[in-house]
Amino acid sequence: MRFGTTLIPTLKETPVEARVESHRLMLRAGLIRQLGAGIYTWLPLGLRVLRKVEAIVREEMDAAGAQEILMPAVQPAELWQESGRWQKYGPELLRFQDRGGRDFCFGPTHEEVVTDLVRRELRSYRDLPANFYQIQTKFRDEIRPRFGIMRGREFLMKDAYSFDLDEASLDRSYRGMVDAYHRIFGRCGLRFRAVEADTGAIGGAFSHEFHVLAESGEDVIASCDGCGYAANLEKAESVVSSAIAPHGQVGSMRQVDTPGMKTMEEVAAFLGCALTGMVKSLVVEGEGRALQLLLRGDHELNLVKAANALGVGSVQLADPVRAAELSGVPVGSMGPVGARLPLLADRCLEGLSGWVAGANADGRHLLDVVWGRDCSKPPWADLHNVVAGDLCPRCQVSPLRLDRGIEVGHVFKLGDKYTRAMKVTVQDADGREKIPIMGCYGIGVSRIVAAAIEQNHDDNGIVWPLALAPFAVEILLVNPKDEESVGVAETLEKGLRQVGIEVLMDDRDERLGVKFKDADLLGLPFRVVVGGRSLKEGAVEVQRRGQPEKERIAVENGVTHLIARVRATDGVDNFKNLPL
RNA sequence: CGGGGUGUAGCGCAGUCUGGUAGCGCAUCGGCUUUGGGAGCCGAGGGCCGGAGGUUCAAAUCCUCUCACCCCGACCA
Repeated sequence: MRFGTTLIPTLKETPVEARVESHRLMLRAGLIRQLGAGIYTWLPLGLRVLRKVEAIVREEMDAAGAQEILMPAVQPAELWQESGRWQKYGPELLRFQDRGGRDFCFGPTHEEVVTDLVRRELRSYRDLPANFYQIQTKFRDEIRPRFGIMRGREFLMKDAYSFDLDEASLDRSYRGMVDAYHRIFGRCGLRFRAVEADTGAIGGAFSHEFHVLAESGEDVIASCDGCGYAANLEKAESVVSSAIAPHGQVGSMRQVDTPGMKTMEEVAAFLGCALTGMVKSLVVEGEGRALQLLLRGDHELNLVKAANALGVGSVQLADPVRAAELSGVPVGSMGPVGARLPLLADRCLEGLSGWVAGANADGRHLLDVVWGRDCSKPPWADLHNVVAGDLCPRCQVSPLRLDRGIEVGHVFKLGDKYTRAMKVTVQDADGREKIPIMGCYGIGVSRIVAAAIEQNHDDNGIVWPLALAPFAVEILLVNPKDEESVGVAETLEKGLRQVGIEVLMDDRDERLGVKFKDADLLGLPFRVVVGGRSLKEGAVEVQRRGQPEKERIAVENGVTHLIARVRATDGVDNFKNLPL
């Protein structure tokens, strides 16, 4: 392909609105352009990358025995009403009507459609297990789209759905997808980690997320270098850390004035005690219940754990006004002693003695509170987010570390949630009707493009892994008007294309500096400079993007040299990722 | 959804407070020079100032409404 006749609108200046490097570089390198909030056009170069990811996903899904289909993006409301999600899904679901006033949505996911397909077409246990997948545009009306393609509203996703007759078979399907995902992300040249994830409202089942490790990631994942345990922050547990007493000697409980102190930090500073010796109270509400949760002063509440502990779908933190209303005490002075609301305490507090807490009176706190003596023991549960350094819950030896990650894949055992609601049955070997159980498996195809750039760039631009690069080689013509140069470049291009190596030739009549800068920005793995001083000596100049060395190769050896270099670069071994 | 901000040439911005009919840089087009890391000089083209309504002799500028986009927050008492 020729640069001069392709739409590759590179930008010299950095777009101000882009806050993460992948977004900036995708705009600057001319991969995408924004049309609306969270909605983007893929330009020729960006689309090529997207297609590379798709191709890898397709190959590995096919190899894993999944069958590709393509379902409609627009779905009738009836199906969603049948599964109950028309009510539950909320404003993220883009809804609209056709001319006849019938309700539709733009599919954010396809459980309903695929389940409907299966109930119509599959009759027998002989048809199972089955796994259908598609690569398709989805729309989720995100609260706040951001980071370019990373959290867009419209995005390209691979979603797969497996149907099995029993749990053992589902296990095999699930495992097959997990293995396929490791191969997919590995082939994409990504540094990633598979982590245990919370299963949310569906409960009970098994779930893993695949995260690309990157500073700009929106998710936090905890992992243990010792035994390989890894989980996202919502799910991650840790060994209950040993209690830390605030004072050497625990005296009798007493009340002190803490005028105007509202935050844990203020109270700690005022009283001169450590956050780890304090108990904070948070009011949560969920499904009509209100509760006062107790956490150690330095810990953060994990709402997912709280919901799980209460056995409800979700809980919300009450806002300060509501919290004061429910507890009868202004926020900042709440405590467990004499609390009006039922209590639930984080397990970390169990061994704590002589702690500080709000006195349930405005501007007053209690010192040296002791469980059992001053305050009856509440029920205990794991309620806090793990912090770096907490001991691994599995091996109980190594400390956990926290990293940021970009979620690019999610695998999930759904059970019979949809098949039951939508009345799917197949006959088993004994002629009985059975409800199949499902798994679902997503990959953010477009998000992978952004994630790959987050992991692979330098100050000058993108540094594509070969597997995702829009072209393997850029031929940079120093002077497109020089016939000898053009001849050499075209011979090179032809030789490479014959063996399937894709080439972008920068044939623009631009100043050399412009072409060099753009080459760095686009980040194709190999750059070949043809012309100028090297060609005078009968050579072309080959440079690997991201590496400083430039190599002069005799013109006649150019094609074979490059073929060898490209083939030697095949793939990145990322299979060192931890087994499940 | 709450708060803040921005819409003026393809892109980035100034002009708005204090009303008088639009400007700068980059890009584009032409010419000359230059040619191994985003060139220099000369010249040219390009904008119903997001939209609608209003005030005024006169509106990018003031008023009202509206649309779009961006940023921060929406979990720590």
